[in-house]
Amino acid sequence: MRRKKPRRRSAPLPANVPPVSQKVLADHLGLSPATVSLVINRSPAAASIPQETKDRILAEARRLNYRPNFAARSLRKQRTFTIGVVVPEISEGYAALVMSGIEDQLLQEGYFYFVVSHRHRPDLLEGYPKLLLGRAVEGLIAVDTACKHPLSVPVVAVSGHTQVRGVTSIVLNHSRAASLALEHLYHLGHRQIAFIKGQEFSSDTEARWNAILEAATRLGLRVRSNLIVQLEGDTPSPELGYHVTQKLLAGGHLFTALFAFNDISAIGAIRALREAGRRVPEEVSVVGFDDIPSAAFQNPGLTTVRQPLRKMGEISAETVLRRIADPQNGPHPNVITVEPELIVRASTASAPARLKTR
Amino acid sequence: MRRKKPRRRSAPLPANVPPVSQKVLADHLGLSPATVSLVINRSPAAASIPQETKDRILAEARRLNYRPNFAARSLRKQRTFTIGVVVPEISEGYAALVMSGIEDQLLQEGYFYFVVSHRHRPDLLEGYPKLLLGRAVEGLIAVDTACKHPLSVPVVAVSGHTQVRGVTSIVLNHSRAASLALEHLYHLGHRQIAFIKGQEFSSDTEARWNAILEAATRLGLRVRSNLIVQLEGDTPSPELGYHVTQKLLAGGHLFTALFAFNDISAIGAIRALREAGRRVPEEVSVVGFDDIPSAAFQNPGLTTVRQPLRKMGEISAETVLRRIADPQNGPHPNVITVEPELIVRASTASAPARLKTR
DNA sequence: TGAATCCAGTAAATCGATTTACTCCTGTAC
DNA sequence: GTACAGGAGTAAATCGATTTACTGGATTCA
Repeated sequence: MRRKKPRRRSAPLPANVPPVSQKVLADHLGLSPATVSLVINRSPAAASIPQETKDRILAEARRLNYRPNFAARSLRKQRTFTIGVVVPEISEGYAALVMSGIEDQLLQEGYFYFVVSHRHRPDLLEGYPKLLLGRAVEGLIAVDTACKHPLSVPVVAVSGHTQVRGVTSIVLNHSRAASLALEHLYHLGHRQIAFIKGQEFSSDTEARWNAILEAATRLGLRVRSNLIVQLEGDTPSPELGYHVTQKLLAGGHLFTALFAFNDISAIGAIRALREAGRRVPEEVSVVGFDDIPSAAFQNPGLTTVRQPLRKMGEISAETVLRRIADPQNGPHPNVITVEPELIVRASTASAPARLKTR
Repeated sequence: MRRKKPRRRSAPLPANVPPVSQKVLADHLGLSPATVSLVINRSPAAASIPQETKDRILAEARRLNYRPNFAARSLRKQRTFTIGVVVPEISEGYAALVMSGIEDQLLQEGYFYFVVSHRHRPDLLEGYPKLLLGRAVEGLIAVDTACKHPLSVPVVAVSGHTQVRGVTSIVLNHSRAASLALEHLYHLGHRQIAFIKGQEFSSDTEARWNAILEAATRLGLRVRSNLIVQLEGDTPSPELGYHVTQKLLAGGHLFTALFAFNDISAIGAIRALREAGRRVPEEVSVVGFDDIPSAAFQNPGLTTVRQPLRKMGEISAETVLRRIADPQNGPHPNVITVEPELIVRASTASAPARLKTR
């Protein structure tokens, strides 16, 4: 076909030109869309195109503000560069921190992500993954969310404990976390320790509790059933911890320390203790879990077991991308463990002298 | 064309069949893709298709687990049902709450959204909106982020104060917010009030400060320049408030109340006051701003001006969808104002008696 | 009886980019 | 003078769904 005469080389257009298709761009250049595509994508097949032509194409693409149509590219390449992220509730500090890590990694690799909050509603738990697959996400990250069914894309669970085939889990070393907290309290002389367990639906609850029981056994600590309460309801507010601590106090059993399921409930617990006239940490020591940003700025500063939430997010994103890049059930581990860290602040202190040994 | 013999009607396939295209589905049914498309989409053009055929199609679609290819549909219809959300930092409580409201509305309408955190980096502030447009988002919501350039899609700014053509802003009634806080303090007898201003880059800073000056004038309160400090840096932690409050205290000027830019900095301020031996609220009253979830569970509970963040998110989503549905510069307001609410807790009290009047 | 209408669908263009298998041309080698 | 290689690029199929304009037959109307 005869080469079309290129249109006159014109001055830069106003910045806000309407998007231009590859075909229009090719017409402007007097070239075919194929050539433009090869050059724009730096395809090896463009090796025989002289640099001068390449430069012409790239310059004109910039001038006309050419943006490849994402849907068309997606359709052709069968890739969307999109990940789905499922969290219980986006406005909770826990999920937000994990997502912050996820975002960093994904954007670096040219991926975007959709977020959905299921709020523990069973219909959404079922439906959202399907909706996301309907959007052709290439992988899924489930944060603190149990996924029951295997899916057709790689899935990474952050703190997901049910072992489903094909799901890689990022989990905290709960055993070490429990040891850190209990040893800390033990060495401060605490023997009567109360516990706030997590909600039934939280995927960390069971693993954490088992780890606590084991750590207690190692230390020779007795875990008294009348010093155990469990969170209920899914409001992401300290109120939950506040209520169960009131229940604990109403039980009338002596305790000098309290190990809460998370910082949020620890904060509520401290308030309940205060209102009941128990000073923290002089009379009762409190240990939280997670180390959310505001833990440091509680009064008193909260002693807590830090989970590297941001890093867990990063690892989950890296992992899902690695699994997408290599879909063979290659050498992908099933579980990746991250280490906790004890952050000692002002909510823990020596057990009151008269109670130091039982 | 002769009707193909439909394949035998087979038993339901295992749940995890690989995705099937419309063409395959049509072949199974002995129909053309066109018919399938019309029926699946409940197009009015399918009026002449008998119900029996429709049912057959729908049943077979379910059985074969047919999922329309999103990219193909997007390409053809030139719609992506996707919104971009730009926030300073996703792990901050402020943004997370707004996004929670956004998510609710968008998912209800069948939209998903991409989130990006620019962390106030100028390159990302420029680049992310373009990246999102490259993904063909149909609209943009900018949270606490100034957008300088008009874009080719509807933009809604939550707390964006620079008026750019085509950007709808959702803003708090700052005048009322300032009045609520200052009147509260005034009626408690406070006359020496210190202020923590927001960071330069925060889009609320200026509007809020002007509102404070006006409210002060209305009340006949003098705003002393040596009782004003300004946040610096963009760590989303109370530390910033802590440091500027130390600076304030070092200045040695008397004040009985402090109005912080947000709850985060108020929390840091309280810690600094405490460490300096100033009791809150007995000696110094502190008022925060935002009413983030943990404000209620500070010790003391934080008196604060509540922004309806979640609702602002909902409104922003509704607004962007409305503007997408009606792209003519129809009757779309430029600014939508929402009302603050004063939440009185335990961080404010009467001014110390000996200082009650100046 | 012929025209008009309805019914039940279908063919084919289209959205915009990607990619493989060509084509045409110009030198060079033999 | 012909074969061959490489250079510079192109035609056309393809990804999967949507949509408009049509088709062939049956029925109804005048």
